[in-house]
Amino acid sequence: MSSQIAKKTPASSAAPIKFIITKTVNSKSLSPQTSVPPVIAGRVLTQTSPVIPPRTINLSEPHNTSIQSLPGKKIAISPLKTPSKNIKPVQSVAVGGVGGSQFKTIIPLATQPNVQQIQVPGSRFHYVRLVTATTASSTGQPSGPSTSSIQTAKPMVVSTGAVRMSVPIVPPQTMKQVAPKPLTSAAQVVTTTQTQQRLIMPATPLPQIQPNFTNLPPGTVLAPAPGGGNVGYAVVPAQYVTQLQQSPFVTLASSSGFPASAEGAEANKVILADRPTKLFAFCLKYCDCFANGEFCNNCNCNNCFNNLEHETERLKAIKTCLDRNPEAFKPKIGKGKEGESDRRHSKGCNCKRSGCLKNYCECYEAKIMCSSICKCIGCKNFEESPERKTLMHLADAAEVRVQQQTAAKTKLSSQISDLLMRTAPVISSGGGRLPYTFVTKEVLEATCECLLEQAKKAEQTHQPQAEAERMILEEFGHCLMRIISSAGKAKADCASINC
DNA sequence: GAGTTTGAAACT
DNA sequence: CAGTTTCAAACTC
Repeated sequence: MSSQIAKKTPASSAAPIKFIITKTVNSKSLSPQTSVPPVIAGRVLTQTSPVIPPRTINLSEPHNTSIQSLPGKKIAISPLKTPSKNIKPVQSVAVGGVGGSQFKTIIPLATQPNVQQIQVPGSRFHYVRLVTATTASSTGQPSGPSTSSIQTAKPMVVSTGAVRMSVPIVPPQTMKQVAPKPLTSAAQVVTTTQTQQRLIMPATPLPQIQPNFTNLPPGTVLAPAPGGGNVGYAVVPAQYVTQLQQSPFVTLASSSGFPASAEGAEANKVILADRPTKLFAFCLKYCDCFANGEFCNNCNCNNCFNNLEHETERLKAIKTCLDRNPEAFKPKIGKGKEGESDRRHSKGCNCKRSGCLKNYCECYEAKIMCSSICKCIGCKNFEESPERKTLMHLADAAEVRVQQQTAAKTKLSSQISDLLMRTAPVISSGGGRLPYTFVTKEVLEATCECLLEQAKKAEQTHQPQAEAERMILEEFGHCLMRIISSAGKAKADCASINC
């Protein structure tokens, strides 16, 4: 049986399309030796660059699955066989990214559907996670620890190029249990009681996005892929996958005693009202990571929803955001009109008190002038502004000062290490600790006199400050060497007397 | 580090 | 669309 995949070649490296296709495996028709892994279970794609016509590749595949390239901006992949009663209507969701809105077509899997899109607005990659659900009983997998799941679950990767995963992970050296997030609130929807686990996806490292292990659901296990290399797997509890299919607020609402039918924002309010402390934005409103189209990663946020655990909410928030402002995930600093400077704020700032000369101002922060579209009051961030010029000069001067200080520090530390290198043989020759009693008051006074003498000498010869410092330090080094040398000798004498 | 200021975004 | 609220970052002390 063969399956056809009409695959669009990425128009450029700037916008690669990534397939992430895996399934839990109890299939006997696996042929790992083949250069192209044979199993394709997925059917969700996004794409934005209709420049190059689709390319068709043939893969031997026991399941009759096809991925069809559709004209325009959609690609739909649907099974040829295995019809199912559970087929749901095609779901097209317009979601945004930096490059503009995109359409996603979701055709549920014929079997137990576990299709997840991981939308990363602003990311160069489109992530799709496809998991063919196989129950524990049908696979014969024990409902045990995740380690056993890894041994039995064999992920299949279909890709002619690099394959990324929605949870980019670094190649794990050993199988690693990810520490579950502490259960700090009623909003925690994932429990740790799950035993059955599902393989989500193989992965190669994604340099642009660092892994956020803390955002993986409790019980997630990371493991290296067979064959090693920069490939790994993330195994998450089955319930996690299932829950992602459900209404995002059911668990929350039920746990807080509120109706489960609440819609997006309303549900948020319900949850917020249930909290005794300050309101939370769930990182889906005011969070910079979210605004940049990124997942929160190593943030200090509380009850963060801007992560893989809350994809549904996140997608909903993205949609809401785009409904309100279709440009929301586009860069704020773009090209100006013809004749204007190359870069300008897409919306313009709205500053009132900062004079647009502080980092509160988005234009100033981006190091660009305010433009005609800015609605700022008392703007001083324009080309001829004397305040701006003064500020620039001050900034330049400060930068020069910092550079000078850095250079001086570097020079000084190299001189110190140079001195230490010179004194090292003396210290090592004696070995062991030297008797501190040699640093007597007299020795200290003598040392200070030597240093002062050097300072005077430098002053008399009108040496620059740096040179004077060097001379003094060098003298200090000599003094130290003499002290250490004397101490070493005395120690040796003492030892010979004792013998 | 705590408190204040600021302006973007959300909300009404 | 304007006013208000909320928030997190920038800033000050």
